[in-house]
Amino acid sequence: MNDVNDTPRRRSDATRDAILTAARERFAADGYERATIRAIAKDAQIDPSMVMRYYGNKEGLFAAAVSVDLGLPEPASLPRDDIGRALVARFLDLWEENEVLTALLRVGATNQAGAERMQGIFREQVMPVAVRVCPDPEQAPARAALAATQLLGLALTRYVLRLPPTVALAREEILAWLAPTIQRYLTAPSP
Amino acid sequence: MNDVNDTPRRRSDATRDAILTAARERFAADGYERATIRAIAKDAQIDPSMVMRYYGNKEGLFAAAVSVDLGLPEPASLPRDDIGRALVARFLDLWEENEVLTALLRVGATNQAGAERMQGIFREQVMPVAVRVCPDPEQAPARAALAATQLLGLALTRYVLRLPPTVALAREEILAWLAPTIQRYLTAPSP
DNA sequence: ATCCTAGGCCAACGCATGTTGGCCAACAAG
DNA sequence: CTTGTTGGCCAACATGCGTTGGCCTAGGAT
Repeated sequence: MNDVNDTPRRRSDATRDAILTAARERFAADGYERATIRAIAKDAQIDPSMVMRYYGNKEGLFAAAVSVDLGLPEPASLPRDDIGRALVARFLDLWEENEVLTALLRVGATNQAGAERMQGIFREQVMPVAVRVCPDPEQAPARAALAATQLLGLALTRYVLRLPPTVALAREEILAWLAPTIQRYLTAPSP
Repeated sequence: MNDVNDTPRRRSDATRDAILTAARERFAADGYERATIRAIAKDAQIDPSMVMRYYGNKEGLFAAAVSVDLGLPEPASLPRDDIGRALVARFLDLWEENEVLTALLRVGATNQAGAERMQGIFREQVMPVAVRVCPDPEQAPARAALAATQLLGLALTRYVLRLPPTVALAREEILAWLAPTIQRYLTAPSP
């Protein structure tokens, strides 16, 4: 079959990418149920049946459209007191550089599969960082969970609900207020 | 028409309440789109058409089902340094005493009308408290917004996404970690 | 006893959705 | 040039949705 080791370039790759891009936009804007395959297909300027051909069904499309690499900083690479600020900064960049995370959060709020995918990301990408930065690794899950409440809460109110006073906050304000919170959740002694 | 001043008891009030209760459960569990009128009617053990008769349409049903009074504590009634803890405690109680807030958050994440309703609650019930507790009332919106990110983030991860490490947190742990955060957002000098 | 109203159900409509299978054109290999 | 494969579209399907209108029945008022 495909003896070629490198990714075998298919002639339809352009279409496939167009579908994924349109899907991300729609999922981010409308959530899972209201992002219809027909609308996604129209955005990608192809027939709805092509979506099925390439991704099987709607769930498969979502799985293919939303793949996240948080690219969190390596804790060892910076001063221990700066980890809070570095994480907040990284999260702000992540949410603004593309719509994948907004799509994931919107879908996760309504869809079981979406929620489970977020749990997976937390487990495999957030937890390892927490383990390496927490004073007592046994407390890592709780501390990582606390940090997640603050960071996801920011994303929720700013990028999903678009609560006006949260949208109005400047990047520097957010950094200045939230960095100490995250720093404390991860490194301060238990209260 | 209704010259009677007190609420005119209709014979159908039991049914109406059953519909609202079922609606809250379904909206909380499934979000707006997947909470179907048919399913709600089945839960309430009546015909779907009754829902339309009493609430006009699905949007009207949602509006009737979620009406929230946060019942936030009056800042003047307690020591200034305890306001953070009091607010966190009140929020935990609110989210656990019924499903209205979960429904509202799930719907707000996907539905424009739901998001606007949350903005209304923030404006009319959260802001007034912030104005009375903030050192500089001009900063009240930003500070209230920050508190909202933390509290809604907790609700999101604990009651909607059900991130296991967040669900595992004990009430006392949450209070001990989050109270200082809220206290700082509302009353500490700007960083 | 007789109206009349309100509570309730049934059956159906129109529509949008996810999904399927068949058909056609363009490209690649022989 | 022929042949097989791939990319693509069209038309349709079954289903479930919100919503509507008509009909029946039981209370309450007179």
